[in-house]
Amino acid sequence: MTIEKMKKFEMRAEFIKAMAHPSRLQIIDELNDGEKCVCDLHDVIDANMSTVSKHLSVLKKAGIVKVEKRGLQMWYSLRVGCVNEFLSCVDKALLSNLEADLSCCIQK
Amino acid sequence: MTIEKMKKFEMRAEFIKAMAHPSRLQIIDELNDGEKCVCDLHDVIDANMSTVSKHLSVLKKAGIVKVEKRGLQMWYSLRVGCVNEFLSCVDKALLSNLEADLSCCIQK
DNA sequence: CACCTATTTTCCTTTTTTGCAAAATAGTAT
DNA sequence: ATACTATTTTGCAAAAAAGGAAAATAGGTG
Repeated sequence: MTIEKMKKFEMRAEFIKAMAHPSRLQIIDELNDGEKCVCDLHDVIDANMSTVSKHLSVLKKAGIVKVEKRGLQMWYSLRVGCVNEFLSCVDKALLSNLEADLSCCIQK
Repeated sequence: MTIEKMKKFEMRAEFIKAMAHPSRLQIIDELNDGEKCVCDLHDVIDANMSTVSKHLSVLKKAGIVKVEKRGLQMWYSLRVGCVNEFLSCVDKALLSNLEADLSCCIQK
Protein backbone atom coordinates (compact mmCIF):
# COMPACT_ATOMS: atom_id res chain seq x y z
CA MET A 1 0.00 0.00 0.00
CA THR A 2 1.21 3.48 -0.79
CA ILE A 3 2.00 5.93 1.99
CA GLU A 4 -0.79 8.24 0.76
CA LYS A 5 -3.39 5.50 0.89
CA MET A 6 -2.27 4.51 4.38
CA LYS A 7 -2.47 8.14 5.44
CA LYS A 8 -6.01 8.32 4.06
CA PHE A 9 -7.21 5.41 6.16
CA GLU A 10 -5.49 6.79 9.23
CA MET A 11 -7.11 10.19 8.84
CA ARG A 12 -10.52 8.66 8.31
CA ALA A 13 -10.03 6.47 11.38
CA GLU A 14 -9.05 9.49 13.50
CA PHE A 15 -12.20 11.32 12.49
CA ILE A 16 -14.49 8.34 13.03
CA LYS A 17 -12.85 7.46 16.33
CA ALA A 18 -13.74 10.92 17.59
CA MET A 19 -17.43 10.05 17.15
CA ALA A 20 -17.13 6.56 18.58
CA HIS A 21 -18.22 7.18 22.16
CA PRO A 22 -21.72 7.30 23.67
CA SER A 23 -21.16 10.63 25.45
CA ARG A 24 -19.68 12.24 22.38
CA LEU A 25 -22.62 11.05 20.28
CA GLN A 26 -24.92 12.54 22.87
CA ILE A 27 -23.03 15.82 22.67
CA ILE A 28 -23.48 15.79 18.88
CA ASP A 29 -27.17 15.12 19.40
CA GLU A 30 -27.48 18.02 21.83
CA LEU A 31 -25.67 20.36 19.49
CA ASN A 32 -28.21 19.61 16.78
CA ASP A 33 -30.51 22.01 18.62
CA GLY A 34 -27.95 24.79 18.36
CA GLU A 35 -24.87 25.92 20.24
CA LYS A 36 -24.44 24.99 23.88
CA CYS A 37 -21.96 25.96 26.58
CA VAL A 38 -20.03 23.33 28.52
CA CYS A 39 -22.28 23.72 31.55
CA ASP A 40 -25.41 23.08 29.43
CA LEU A 41 -23.84 19.86 28.23
CA HIS A 42 -22.62 18.93 31.68
CA ASP A 43 -26.24 19.21 32.89
CA VAL A 44 -27.43 16.46 30.55
CA ILE A 45 -24.38 14.23 30.22
CA ASP A 46 -23.72 11.78 32.98
CA ALA A 47 -20.04 12.55 33.59
CA ASN A 48 -17.70 14.77 35.48
CA MET A 49 -17.19 18.29 34.12
CA SER A 50 -13.56 17.58 33.31
CA THR A 51 -14.64 14.50 31.39
CA VAL A 52 -17.18 16.46 29.36
CA SER A 53 -14.53 19.02 28.61
CA LYS A 54 -12.17 16.33 27.38
CA HIS A 55 -14.84 14.82 25.13
CA LEU A 56 -15.37 18.26 23.65
CA SER A 57 -11.69 18.65 22.98
CA VAL A 58 -11.67 15.31 21.15
CA LEU A 59 -14.56 16.48 18.96
CA LYS A 60 -12.87 19.81 18.37
CA LYS A 61 -9.54 18.25 17.44
CA ALA A 62 -11.34 16.13 14.83
CA GLY A 63 -13.06 19.22 13.47
CA ILE A 64 -16.53 17.94 14.28
CA VAL A 65 -17.38 20.90 16.50
CA LYS A 66 -16.20 24.46 16.71
CA VAL A 67 -16.05 26.72 19.74
CA GLU A 68 -16.36 30.39 20.48
CA LYS A 69 -15.47 32.04 23.74
CA ARG A 70 -17.88 34.66 25.06
CA GLY A 71 -17.22 35.95 28.54
CA LEU A 72 -16.58 33.08 30.89
CA GLN A 73 -18.33 30.58 28.66
CA MET A 74 -17.22 28.45 25.76
CA TRP A 75 -19.98 27.98 23.20
CA TYR A 76 -19.74 24.79 21.20
CA SER A 77 -21.55 24.08 17.94
CA LEU A 78 -21.48 21.52 15.12
CA ARG A 79 -19.11 22.18 12.28
CA VAL A 80 -19.84 19.15 10.08
CA GLY A 81 -23.35 18.83 8.72
CA CYS A 82 -23.25 15.35 7.27
CA VAL A 83 -22.62 13.72 10.63
CA ASN A 84 -26.38 13.58 11.09
CA GLU A 85 -27.06 12.01 7.74
CA PHE A 86 -24.52 9.39 8.66
CA LEU A 87 -26.14 8.74 12.01
CA SER A 88 -29.48 8.08 10.37
CA CYS A 89 -27.66 5.60 8.14
CA VAL A 90 -26.15 3.98 11.22
CA ASP A 91 -29.60 3.66 12.76
CA LYS A 92 -30.91 2.08 9.58
CA ALA A 93 -28.03 -0.40 9.66
CA LEU A 94 -28.65 -1.18 13.34
CA LEU A 95 -32.29 -1.85 12.59
CA SER A 96 -31.38 -4.12 9.72
CA ASN A 97 -28.97 -5.98 12.03
CA LEU A 98 -31.78 -6.51 14.50
CA GLU A 99 -34.05 -7.83 11.76
CA ALA A 100 -31.35 -10.22 10.61
CA ASP A 101 -30.86 -11.47 14.17
CA LEU A 102 -34.55 -12.09 14.55
CA SER A 103 -35.29 -13.45 11.09
CA CYS A 104 -35.15 -17.00 12.45
CA CYS A 105 -38.20 -16.52 14.67
CA ILE A 106 -40.24 -13.82 12.93
CA GLN A 107 -42.46 -14.48 9.93
CA LYS A 108 -43.17 -11.69 7.49
CA MET B 1 -31.58 10.71 30.23
CA THR B 2 -33.90 7.76 29.65
CA ILE B 3 -32.53 4.23 29.49
CA GLU B 4 -33.70 3.92 25.87
CA LYS B 5 -31.87 7.06 24.80
CA MET B 6 -28.71 5.90 26.55
CA LYS B 7 -29.03 2.53 24.80
CA LYS B 8 -29.36 4.31 21.47
CA PHE B 9 -26.10 6.19 21.90
CA GLU B 10 -24.34 3.05 23.09
CA MET B 11 -25.49 1.06 20.06
CA ARG B 12 -24.47 3.81 17.68
CA ALA B 13 -21.08 4.03 19.37
CA GLU B 14 -20.56 0.26 19.03
CA PHE B 15 -21.27 0.40 15.33
CA ILE B 16 -19.09 3.43 14.72
CA LYS B 17 -16.25 2.06 16.86
CA ALA B 18 -16.19 -1.00 14.62
CA MET B 19 -15.25 1.24 11.70
CA ALA B 20 -12.78 3.36 13.66
CA HIS B 21 -9.54 1.61 12.73
CA PRO B 22 -7.27 2.09 9.70
CA SER B 23 -7.06 -1.62 8.86
CA ARG B 24 -10.80 -2.09 9.17
CA LEU B 25 -11.39 0.91 6.90
CA GLN B 26 -9.01 -0.64 4.42
CA ILE B 27 -10.94 -3.89 4.60
CA ILE B 28 -14.16 -1.99 3.88
CA ASP B 29 -12.41 -0.33 0.94
CA GLU B 30 -11.24 -3.67 -0.43
CA LEU B 31 -14.71 -5.18 -0.08
CA ASN B 32 -16.11 -2.41 -2.24
CA ASP B 33 -14.72 -4.34 -5.20
CA GLY B 34 -16.70 -7.41 -4.20
CA GLU B 35 -16.30 -10.31 -1.82
CA LYS B 36 -12.86 -11.38 -0.68
CA CYS B 37 -11.52 -14.27 1.35
CA VAL B 38 -9.34 -13.73 4.41
CA CYS B 39 -6.17 -14.60 2.52
CA ASP B 40 -6.95 -11.98 -0.16
CA LEU B 41 -7.28 -9.38 2.59
CA HIS B 42 -4.19 -10.65 4.39
CA ASP B 43 -2.22 -10.10 1.17
CA VAL B 44 -2.96 -6.38 1.14
CA ILE B 45 -3.27 -5.54 4.82
CA ASP B 46 -0.12 -5.02 6.78
CA ALA B 47 -0.88 -7.26 9.75
CA ASN B 48 -0.68 -10.78 11.02
CA MET B 49 -3.29 -13.22 9.73
CA SER B 50 -4.78 -13.61 13.19
CA THR B 51 -5.05 -9.84 13.48
CA VAL B 52 -6.85 -9.58 10.14
CA SER B 53 -9.21 -12.31 11.24
CA LYS B 54 -9.94 -10.46 14.45
CA HIS B 55 -10.65 -7.22 12.58
CA LEU B 56 -13.09 -9.13 10.41
CA SER B 57 -14.87 -10.51 13.44
CA VAL B 58 -15.26 -6.97 14.80
CA LEU B 59 -16.82 -5.86 11.51
CA LYS B 60 -19.05 -8.92 11.45
CA LYS B 61 -20.21 -8.45 15.02
CA ALA B 62 -21.22 -4.89 14.17
CA GLY B 63 -23.12 -6.15 11.11
CA ILE B 64 -20.96 -4.19 8.68
CA VAL B 65 -19.86 -7.29 6.78
CA LYS B 66 -21.33 -10.71 6.23
CA VAL B 67 -19.52 -13.96 5.60
CA GLU B 68 -20.12 -17.19 3.73
CA LYS B 69 -18.09 -20.34 4.06
CA ARG B 70 -17.22 -22.15 0.86
CA GLY B 71 -14.78 -25.03 1.15
CA LEU B 72 -11.81 -23.99 3.23
CA GLN B 73 -12.37 -20.31 2.63
CA MET B 74 -14.47 -17.68 4.32
CA TRP B 75 -15.83 -15.13 1.86
CA TYR B 76 -16.47 -11.71 3.34
CA SER B 77 -18.60 -8.99 1.77
CA LEU B 78 -20.16 -5.66 2.72
CA ARG B 79 -23.58 -5.78 4.28
CA VAL B 80 -24.21 -2.07 4.81
CA GLY B 81 -24.34 0.12 1.74
CA CYS B 82 -24.38 3.54 3.31
CA VAL B 83 -20.96 3.09 4.87
CA ASN B 84 -19.48 4.40 1.64
CA GLU B 85 -21.70 7.45 1.50
CA PHE B 86 -20.59 8.19 5.02
CA LEU B 87 -16.93 7.81 4.14
CA SER B 88 -17.26 10.32 1.33
CA CYS B 89 -18.82 12.64 3.88
CA VAL B 90 -15.86 12.02 6.20
CA ASP B 91 -13.46 12.86 3.39
CA LYS B 92 -15.36 16.06 2.68
CA ALA B 93 -15.12 16.98 6.36
CA LEU B 94 -11.41 16.19 6.47
CA LEU B 95 -10.85 18.41 3.45
CA SER B 96 -12.81 21.19 5.04
CA ASN B 97 -10.72 20.79 8.21
CA LEU B 98 -7.57 21.14 6.15
CA GLU B 99 -8.90 24.26 4.48
CA ALA B 100 -9.77 25.75 7.86
CA ASP B 101 -6.26 24.98 9.15
CA LEU B 102 -4.69 26.65 6.14
CA SER B 103 -7.07 29.57 5.79
CA CYS B 104 -4.57 31.83 7.56
CA CYS B 105 -1.99 31.46 4.82
CA ILE B 106 -3.96 30.76 1.66
CA GLN B 107 -5.75 33.43 -0.34
CA LYS B 108 -8.76 32.48 -2.43
C1' DC C 1 -6.46 -42.50 8.20
C1' DA C 2 -2.51 -38.92 8.08
C1' DC C 3 -1.42 -34.62 6.23
C1' DC C 4 -2.26 -30.05 4.37
C1' DT C 5 -4.56 -25.46 4.13
C1' DA C 6 -7.50 -21.54 5.62
C1' DT C 7 -9.19 -19.47 9.38
C1' DT C 8 -10.24 -18.66 14.22
C1' DT C 9 -9.27 -18.76 19.10
C1' DT C 10 -6.42 -18.39 23.15
C1' DC C 11 -2.95 -16.37 25.79
C1' DC C 12 -0.19 -12.81 26.75
C1' DT C 13 1.99 -8.12 26.46
C1' DT C 14 1.86 -3.39 24.98
C1' DT C 15 -0.66 0.69 23.88
C1' DT C 16 -4.60 3.59 24.00
C1' DT C 17 -8.68 5.37 25.99
C1' DT C 18 -11.47 6.67 29.73
C1' DG C 19 -12.66 9.13 33.88
C1' DC C 20 -12.16 11.27 38.16
C1' DA C 21 -10.03 14.60 41.55
C1' DA C 22 -7.26 18.30 42.22
C1' DA C 23 -4.69 22.09 40.40
C1' DA C 24 -4.36 25.59 36.99
C1' DT C 25 -6.20 29.18 33.87
C1' DA C 26 -8.99 32.94 32.44
C1' DG C 27 -12.58 36.11 32.63
C1' DT C 28 -16.02 38.81 35.93
C1' DA C 29 -17.61 41.20 39.74
C1' DT C 30 -16.97 43.66 44.10
C1' DA D 1 -6.61 43.09 44.84
C1' DT D 2 -9.85 39.32 46.38
C1' DA D 3 -13.36 36.31 45.51
C1' DC D 4 -16.08 33.88 42.27
C1' DT D 5 -17.40 31.26 38.05
C1' DA D 6 -16.62 28.46 33.85
C1' DT D 7 -13.56 25.72 31.75
C1' DT D 8 -9.26 23.23 30.83
C1' DT D 9 -5.13 20.73 32.14
C1' DT D 10 -2.50 17.45 34.79
C1' DG D 11 -1.65 13.26 37.13
C1' DC D 12 -2.94 8.96 37.96
C1' DA D 13 -5.52 4.45 38.03
C1' DA D 14 -8.72 1.34 35.76
C1' DA D 15 -10.64 -0.52 31.60
C1' DA D 16 -10.56 -1.52 26.79
C1' DA D 17 -8.34 -2.32 22.38
C1' DA D 18 -4.68 -4.01 19.58
C1' DG D 19 -1.43 -7.35 17.87
C1' DG D 20 1.58 -11.34 17.51
C1' DA D 21 2.73 -16.33 18.40
C1' DA D 22 1.13 -20.61 19.09
C1' DA D 23 -2.64 -23.83 19.62
C1' DA D 24 -7.09 -25.24 18.03
C1' DT D 25 -10.66 -26.03 14.53
C1' DA D 26 -12.63 -27.44 10.24
C1' DG D 27 -12.69 -28.73 5.66
C1' DG D 28 -9.96 -30.75 1.74
C1' DT D 29 -6.72 -34.32 -0.50
C1' DG D 30 -3.88 -38.54 -1.25
